[in-house]
Amino acid sequence: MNAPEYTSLQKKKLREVIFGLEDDLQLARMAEIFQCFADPTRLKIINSLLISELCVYDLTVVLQMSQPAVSHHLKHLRQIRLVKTRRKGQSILYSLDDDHIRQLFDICRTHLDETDESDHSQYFPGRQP
Amino acid sequence: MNAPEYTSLQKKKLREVIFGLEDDLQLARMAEIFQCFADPTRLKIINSLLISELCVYDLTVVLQMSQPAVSHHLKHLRQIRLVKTRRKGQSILYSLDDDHIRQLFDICRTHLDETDESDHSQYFPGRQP
DNA sequence: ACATTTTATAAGCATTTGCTTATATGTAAA
DNA sequence: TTTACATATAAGCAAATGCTTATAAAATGT
Repeated sequence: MNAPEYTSLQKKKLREVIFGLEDDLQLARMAEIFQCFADPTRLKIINSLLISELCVYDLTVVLQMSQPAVSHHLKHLRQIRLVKTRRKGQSILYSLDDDHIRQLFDICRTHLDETDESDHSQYFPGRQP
Repeated sequence: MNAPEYTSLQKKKLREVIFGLEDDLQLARMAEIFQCFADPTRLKIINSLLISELCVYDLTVVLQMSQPAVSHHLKHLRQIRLVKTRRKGQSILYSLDDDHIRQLFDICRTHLDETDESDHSQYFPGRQP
């Protein structure tokens, strides 16, 4: 009849977890940053800019996609301030703002490489394991 | 009348960029990992599991959300293999699989902290600067 | 065996996302 | 100024996302 109860030890653990959490605003802002990395096209843009400063048209060539699509993704990255821009003639050159982006990219790649190494039943995107 | 042309130097730069890119499958898999971090609720789950191993019901308490919602997010994290599970009685305990997750989380938080430091016109999620 | 607890899954839905086409803005060259 | 080029923005749409309610499955207790 009664609701399930926690022991005092379990309650303590939960209190510690709740206390240790980042606040919701910080988590929302972090999620926004990760969202920039969470789309294959945007990730390819980031990957490209990790290699070289590029203008919008360069990116359309590299990514083989339409200019408005590229611009939209760049706008997204601009709003989260992951990229900075400078004008050069008629073009606008995009580059990455700081080294954390490279670190995030590298750690993720390393993670995949290492898990592939130890676990050969690797899954593929969009499919069930 | 002619299409805009690249100089050979510019062509070289683009070839280098294209050559330096991760392949599309790798980028898609990386994007899937980042997608796990790209939702505030999932990020809060990750944040919680960084602090302690927890069962599903614990997470419903910590997150203040419904059990199916939590289970759905956990399924997502399981499919990408960011979490591992073990049974303990009726409960299933979730924990994080390796240290890269902590690194990604920490770097992102550091990035936000440092950009806030140097740039006081901080934006807020879901709003225009 | 039956009821309880815990977790997983399914179906439905409103919202968001990422692209498209069309158009506007801004810069440089003729 | 007029023309061309480079980028940004707007409107619209199909697909994906994250939640809800309802139900199933698995383990434990009576």
